[in-house]
Amino acid sequence: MSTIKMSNALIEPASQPEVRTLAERVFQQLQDAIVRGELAPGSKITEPGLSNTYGISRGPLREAMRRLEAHRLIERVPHVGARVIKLSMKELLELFDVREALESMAARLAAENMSAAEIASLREVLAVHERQADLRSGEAYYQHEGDLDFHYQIVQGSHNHMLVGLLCDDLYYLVRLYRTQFSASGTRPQRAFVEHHRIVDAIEAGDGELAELLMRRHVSASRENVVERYAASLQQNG
Amino acid sequence: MSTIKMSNALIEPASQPEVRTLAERVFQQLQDAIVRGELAPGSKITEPGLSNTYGISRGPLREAMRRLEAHRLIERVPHVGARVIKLSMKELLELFDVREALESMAARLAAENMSAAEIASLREVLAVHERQADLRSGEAYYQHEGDLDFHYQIVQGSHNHMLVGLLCDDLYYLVRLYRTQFSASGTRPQRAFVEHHRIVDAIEAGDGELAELLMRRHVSASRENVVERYAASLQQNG
DNA sequence: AACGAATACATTGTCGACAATTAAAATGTC
DNA sequence: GACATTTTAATTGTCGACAATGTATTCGTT
Repeated sequence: MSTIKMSNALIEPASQPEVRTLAERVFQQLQDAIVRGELAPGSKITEPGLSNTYGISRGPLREAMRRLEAHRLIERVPHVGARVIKLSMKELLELFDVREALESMAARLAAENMSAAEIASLREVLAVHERQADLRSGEAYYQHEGDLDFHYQIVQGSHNHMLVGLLCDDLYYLVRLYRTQFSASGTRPQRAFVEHHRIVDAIEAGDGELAELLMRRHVSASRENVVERYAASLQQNG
Repeated sequence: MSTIKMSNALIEPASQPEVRTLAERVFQQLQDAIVRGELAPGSKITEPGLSNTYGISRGPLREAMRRLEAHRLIERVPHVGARVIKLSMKELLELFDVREALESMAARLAAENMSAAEIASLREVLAVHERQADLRSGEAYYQHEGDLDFHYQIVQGSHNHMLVGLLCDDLYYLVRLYRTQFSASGTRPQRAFVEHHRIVDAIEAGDGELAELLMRRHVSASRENVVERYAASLQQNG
């Protein structure tokens, strides 16, 4: 559990040991379990079961489950139960469409509002990725945690609180859930890396219009890559 | 979904008496109370208080409050309490920016995906608005419930489930909260009405690009109107 | 043997009570 | 009289138990 998690520090503010309430703690644990795939998509989760495994009462557990439902990580039916969300291909593509609309706007706002320090931090993220990409021969890493760090920083650089909430608190957890399944492949990682640099260039130049366009293309290309990998997996498995 | 429904039927599926659980019922009641302004923005809400007024235990009440928090209608602080959300001008404008990004995409998708029946229903909404606008000399009604009906139908016409969830379940309640405070005025209602028609024309013609552009302008113009009214209110009240 | 009804079981929904934490009031000191 | 500290009160967090609902099993009939 104590591996190198540089990316997580950005994604989860949970690093601070100050988790005030039980419900919040188990919420984060469950969130992590779902995103890591330990709780398989579509699998049923029961209150007494989780209540035992985590050693807490059903009260805070239900509260945690409500929050998971709000973040669309589980689906609940009254008097029936809850299941871990399982996105269909259609829904996964819908998610990319929404990201395209929101993140392209975020890029434009980031170009208008990001401070010099924030831009420097963004470049640092790219530098870290470059080193890691070298080490791992530029295949596996991309489109995983590292890619999200980049998008996180831009969204937060938009200085639009509502936008940050929607993307970082809601949608990105879904993205992380499916990042392993249909992650980038082939020459996509290298191209994505170049695209990242171009986007930062536009932001640094204060060219909002260009940053918006480039980000829109970037997300769209990522989406197409998912479609290709999905088609390939269909051809392979039947 | 087969019949032509009036405003509230589209916005609140609560009309059906089938509300399975207590928590859900009180959630809808609280949601209504907040949106109607009965619970003032910024006012503190306490669990024992609501537990008494609604005659239920704190269990389902807490669940309802969690859902309100997820919809961003209240804000909670651990061990402290909850307050009805109070959007600052900055946040209200942020909301419009997000709407502009999402709804313009929705308009494009609607132009590509809406069925003939859905388009007919959309025209009917406009016809209803026209009659009502005549009766009330075209001032008060617009930008209130009626305007949202129009936007609702287009978003649902996008056939993007994720988008529908974000806009209809989350953002539109916030819009309704502030629709009375900074509603359209002057010549804005008439212009908005014309814009609505142009958008439907574009959708009917299957021109996604145009529908997207028109919707982007429409939301942006609505945003500017809010800014103007806010500036005016500042000048008046100090 | 297959279908339907009744029963038994498990899970969710709801409640009231107790513990932990925070905010407010009262007291004491400078 | 103002500030810091202690005491008090109220609110939130947590728990276990009971009731309501849904699901699975068993039993009886055709």
